[in-house]
Amino acid sequence: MQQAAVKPENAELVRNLGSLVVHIMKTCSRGMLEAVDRLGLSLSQLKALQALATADGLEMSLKEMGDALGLSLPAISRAVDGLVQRELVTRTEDPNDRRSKRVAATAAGRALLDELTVLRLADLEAFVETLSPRERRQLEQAVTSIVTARALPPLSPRKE
Amino acid sequence: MQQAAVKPENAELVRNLGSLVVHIMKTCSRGMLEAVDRLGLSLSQLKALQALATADGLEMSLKEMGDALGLSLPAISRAVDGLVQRELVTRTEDPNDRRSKRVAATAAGRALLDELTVLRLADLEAFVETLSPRERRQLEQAVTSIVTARALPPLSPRKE
DNA sequence: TATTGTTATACTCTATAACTATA
DNA sequence: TATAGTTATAGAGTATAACAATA
Repeated sequence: MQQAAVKPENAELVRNLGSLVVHIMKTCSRGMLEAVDRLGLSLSQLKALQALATADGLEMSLKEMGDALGLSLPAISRAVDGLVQRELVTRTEDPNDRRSKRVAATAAGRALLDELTVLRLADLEAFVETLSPRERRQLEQAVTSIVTARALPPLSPRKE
Repeated sequence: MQQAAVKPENAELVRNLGSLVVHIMKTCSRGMLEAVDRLGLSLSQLKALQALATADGLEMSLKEMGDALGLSLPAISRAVDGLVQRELVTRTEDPNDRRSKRVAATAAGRALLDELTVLRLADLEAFVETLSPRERRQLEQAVTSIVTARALPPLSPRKE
């Protein structure tokens, strides 16, 4: 394994950013993950739904989904089976290439994603509430400029 | 599922913080996770090692480990089996309560954790490098004060 | 009796291999 | 022939149940 060459002037930021991200990861996913568990969905099924939500035209082929999630075709095929059964997605033959299937989230699927996003935002809000006004201000400055400059995908329900 | 009551003045921070954390989670765990995979360790085994590293006296009972990781006793017992085989941890009878076993990381186990931490820091460094000097400055201000004020566990190899 | 840990067993999720249909 | 998807099968990793040892 290779030694990293962390520039000394970045070392403290890197260390503290890592510490904070680890903390937030542990703290702020519970609500969503518990909900997914209660619904009897697997993590792969959650990721599949999320992939569809950000896909061009809100639909993908099974192949594309498998590649995006790092899953084999059989694995993604089974995962989507479950989503189809729950009517969270539809799976239809691609008229342009009848070997291929197009998978798209249903209204119910999109609504579920929104609910899960709301749960995650609620956990994040609880963390943000623990910050002092000064910490909030500083963090908002830093985070907002970084996220907007890079056009990182927003963490928010689609509309409503 | 319940609607979250995100205070409007926090909404933007919450959304952008979530977006950034998701981005960093995806981006900055690859090196470490690939290494764990190459080593043939499961995620539970990684978490078990990490739990030991931050444990009081650097050792825990199997029961404590299972509780900490949300795993059943059989599951954590099996996970530790593998770590013992690889000589990353030792498992010894607790002389005070002979029902119980004390699990402790070996020097090799601690060294492995340090290497994995270095990989994660390297990925974080790569992200930090993409920031402008101004963004770095702002982020360092915010993150450092938050992490130190809460004494969040540092993300750094034990020594060296 | 209660608790810690292990062994036996079943279930879920995954991948590889074999197969079907289409290109 | 090559590719998209499904079905068959085997291997991890998990939990529950049954068990052994100790408290």
